[in-house]
Amino acid sequence: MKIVSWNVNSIKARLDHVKRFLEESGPDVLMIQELKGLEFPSDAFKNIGYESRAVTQKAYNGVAIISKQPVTLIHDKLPGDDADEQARYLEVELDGLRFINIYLPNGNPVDTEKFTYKLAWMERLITRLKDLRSDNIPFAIGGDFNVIPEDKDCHDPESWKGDALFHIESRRKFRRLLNLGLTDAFRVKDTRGEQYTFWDYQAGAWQNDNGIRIDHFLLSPALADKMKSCTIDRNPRGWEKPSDHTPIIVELES
DNA sequence: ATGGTCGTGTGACGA
Repeated sequence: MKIVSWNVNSIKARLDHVKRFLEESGPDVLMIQELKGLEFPSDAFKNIGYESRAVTQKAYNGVAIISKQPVTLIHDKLPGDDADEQARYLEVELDGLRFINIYLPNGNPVDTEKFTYKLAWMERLITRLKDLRSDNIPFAIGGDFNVIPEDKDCHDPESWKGDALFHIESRRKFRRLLNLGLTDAFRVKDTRGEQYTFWDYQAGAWQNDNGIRIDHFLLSPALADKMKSCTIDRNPRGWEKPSDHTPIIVELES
């Protein structure tokens, strides 16, 4: 079973890219983030054999799960704050397994309520995943975590000092997610540094391979045991008019 | 040191 996460930076602008990826790569499950609009083109995916479920809002955020198998909704918002209207969380059951797709808040600038919102959101996520662990529900969570876990996940750690993606408080909370017994799928399969999932549009970041690793899959123990591989597919970042992110792919047994 | 680039929706904001 092949599962993929990809921040597409607008589904309207990237529909052809997403369809091309589905046709060329044929994943069982594709989790996408940053849909950036109310409309979601379910029919376009239906036409090529994929079911989909989306959580959207106007202009910002938005996540969707596109799947060969039927999808059952569990949660379309992260529990813990009924006042939070941002479209950043989608939890489903699919083929008897639990899949969670997140677009974790960016958090910049750090001296604003944006950063406190990010940290509070991460705390709510820890609570949700702790509950799933307590209930012994196997799950895979993928998405744009907006966290650079370690120095070696960026080109120049010094230049990221003070940024919400690299802030010690963001990294501590990411570490607490791992401490629930979760596996950073890419990190355990590839210990090299400087393996990126995002390159800024600006300042020739892609051409200079000046990126960051912020898109992740975390696996509960039962699914970590079933992992065959985890890779980053750099190709879509090189396509014409690309997203600034590229897909991360996990292959599970059976 | 500064500004550089995209996307949304059509002005300013988010990343």
